[in-house]
Amino acid sequence: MGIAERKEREKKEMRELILRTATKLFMENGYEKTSMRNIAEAMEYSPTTIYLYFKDKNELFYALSEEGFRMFFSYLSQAPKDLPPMERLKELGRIYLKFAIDHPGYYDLMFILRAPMESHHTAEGWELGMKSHSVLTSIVHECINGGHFKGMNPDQLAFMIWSFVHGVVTFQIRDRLKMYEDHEHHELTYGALEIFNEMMDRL
Amino acid sequence: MGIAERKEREKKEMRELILRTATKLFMENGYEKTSMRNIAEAMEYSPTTIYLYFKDKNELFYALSEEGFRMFFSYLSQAPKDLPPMERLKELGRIYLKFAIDHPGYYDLMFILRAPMESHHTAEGWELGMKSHSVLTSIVHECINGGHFKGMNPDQLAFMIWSFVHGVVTFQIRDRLKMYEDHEHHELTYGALEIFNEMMDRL
DNA sequence: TTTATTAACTTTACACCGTTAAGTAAAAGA
DNA sequence: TCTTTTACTTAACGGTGTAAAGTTAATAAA
Repeated sequence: MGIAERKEREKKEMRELILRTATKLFMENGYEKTSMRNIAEAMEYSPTTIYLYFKDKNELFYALSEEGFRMFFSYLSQAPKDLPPMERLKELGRIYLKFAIDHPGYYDLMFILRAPMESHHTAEGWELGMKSHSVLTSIVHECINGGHFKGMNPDQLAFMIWSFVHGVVTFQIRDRLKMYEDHEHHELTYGALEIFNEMMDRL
Repeated sequence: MGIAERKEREKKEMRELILRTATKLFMENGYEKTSMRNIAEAMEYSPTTIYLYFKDKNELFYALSEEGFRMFFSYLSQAPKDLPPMERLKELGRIYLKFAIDHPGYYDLMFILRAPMESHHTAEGWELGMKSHSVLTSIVHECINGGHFKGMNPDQLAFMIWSFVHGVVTFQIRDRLKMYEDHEHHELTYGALEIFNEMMDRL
């Protein structure tokens, strides 16, 4: 049955073409300014073809956010596993920041934009988010077991750390650093991260 | 010349009517889902009338974000002025969080949404933002003068603190706490804030 | 008081948007 | 060869922001 296989392959390729085209336009122009019609035109297909592969615009961009989570997780996995817990925790913070700066579009989709959240979540999408989240919570637990963060609630602590890096990144991505000179942004961002790391060290 | 005065008054009232109607719809439905036509219909005027008072949708919502900044500044001003610097700093964090929780729509407009940023900034709008920002930087300087945060760069430190509260708030507003149970959100948020305060105390 | 001007608002229109339903043509199966 | 299925397109609906032209009533000038 070679035909069925070929058809399945073609379907996957079409899906892939849509995703790649959507990614390209989205990374250039953002969610709101990327229309289904734009994507279709860039693909040289009619707009409604996309709807044969994705339920609606949200679902299409939710699929992109899943890709973002896969990439994000592979970033997190780059943190050396033999580091002492506190060092590893700090390294994860740097990696988090790096991911967001390397891929602001994906970060937006994953953690800021409301739109893709409205679509039905696949098991894989949810799982990837949970896996990434547990990278953080488990390293926090290791730090606590190693004698750090005495008496603190690990969930609250993990959330506190995550909130900080998310805040830094969100300012960056949503362009709310206009009261600082452009050339200051970098040292401000990384300086803040290092101060935060120093703060954690003293806990 | 009573007529000119009356006309000016009427113009102000119309502007006010637009702003109030836009506020109401925006707070209920958010920026994207509030259309110029919706606002006009709620006012019982034609859509294009709004354009006689505001250049475009961004400018209208930028005016709203200015109102947000006025409110925000009055929130910050509620922090007791006779508190020791560190206590005052922590109190400002709580107030910041309270503002965002009380007025998530305004917070979105002011610190997250890209759209209103695209419009031309008035002197007043910019000044209000700067004034609020300097509330933070000056209290940080006071803390440093009082012997806290030894050897740290005050700008980086202020940015670090701001990033943290912004992160907490942004997770809340953009609904990224789905991996936690609803009833946990409150203790997570305030717990994180208190851990952060404790961390700062030890610096 | 009549006429001309200006200001405030509306109607119409354009070019976009996401999305659905109906139509078409080619490929696959019988 | 005929029928069915698949993959895609065309046409259309109701929405969007916004510019241009048209209207009407209030004001100023005669």
